[in-house]
Amino acid sequence: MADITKQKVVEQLKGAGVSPSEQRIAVFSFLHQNHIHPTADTIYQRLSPDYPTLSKTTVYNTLKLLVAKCLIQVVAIEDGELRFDVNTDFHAHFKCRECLEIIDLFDIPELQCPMETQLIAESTQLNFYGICDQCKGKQEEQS
Amino acid sequence: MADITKQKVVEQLKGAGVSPSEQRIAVFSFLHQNHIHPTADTIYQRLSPDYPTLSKTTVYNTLKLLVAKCLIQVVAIEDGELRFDVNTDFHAHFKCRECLEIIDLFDIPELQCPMETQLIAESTQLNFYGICDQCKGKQEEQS
DNA sequence: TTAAAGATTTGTTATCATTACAATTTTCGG
DNA sequence: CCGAAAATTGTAATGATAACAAATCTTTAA
Ligand SMILES: [Mn+2]
Ligand SMILES: [Mn+2]
Ligand SMILES: [Zn+2]
Ligand SMILES: [Zn+2]
Repeated sequence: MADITKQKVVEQLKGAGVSPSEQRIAVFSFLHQNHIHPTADTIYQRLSPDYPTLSKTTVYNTLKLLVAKCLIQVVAIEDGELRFDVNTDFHAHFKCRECLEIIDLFDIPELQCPMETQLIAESTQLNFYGICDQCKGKQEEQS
Repeated sequence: MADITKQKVVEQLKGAGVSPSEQRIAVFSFLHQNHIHPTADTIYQRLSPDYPTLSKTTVYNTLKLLVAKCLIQVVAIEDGELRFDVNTDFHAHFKCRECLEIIDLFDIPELQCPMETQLIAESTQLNFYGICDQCKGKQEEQS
């Protein structure tokens, strides 16, 4: 589960000019260790037991800071909830409408706007929506 | 501006099993005549003068109904606001971070999930974010 | 060491889009 | 025309996020 040391996390924060507070390390580490594209609330819920004084505001502030420093990216795959991803390289996402899980799709090349539009994309989101294999399997069982 | 007759709008609604009330015709016509990917609130603001009794709830209800009947599509390009589009064919969108306008990009072929994932996408959203030509021009003037 | 300044965290309150709900109005078959 | 069903409306509730100011922690310089 721990695919990155606390040392590395602290180094990354310092490298981006972010002072590595206990809370920031916790949030950033959580994202490093759980590639589940969590919402701010999920992060808060999961960290609360280990950091009883943690405030939800701090989670929001930290996420905003990490995004501003390009240490994480926002995944806007569904309205009404922002999700966060330590992987800042371009990759697509698939959201299952049954289990709501978000699956990474790495084998799609980064897209550009058509030449003739003259538009330059600073960032791109490619989102697919459907039913994942697991949930499809369960549905077929029942019928 | 009026690129579609009221007759045609009514026919489309009936064809989808939606009774063509005054309000539904107004909302659907607005989307047909204004390809600006408006939010529910924008639609409400723009129709209010002509339909003084129109309720925002009706706008939301109507949009939800039109989406359910596949007469329009949701464009989830930014968190916290849903946008609506009469064009239900696949096409990408570019949102300018300066003027906030959303530009249609038609010349991109519909994408599929990579074969090996076995995933079937029921819908796809491809969103680009950057600065549009107009806003880029204005910025260069100043500098 | 110490105290002020600055940075960070926290709890509470505000905001804003959307939904839930119940009452009112409109439509339509008999 | 009458009453059921459908549609609309206004208001209240929800839920994610932001604003804000007070409290706490950290750093700096005397
Ligand atoms: Mn991802
Ligand atoms: Mn469009
Ligand atoms: Zn699933
Ligand atoms: Zn622009």
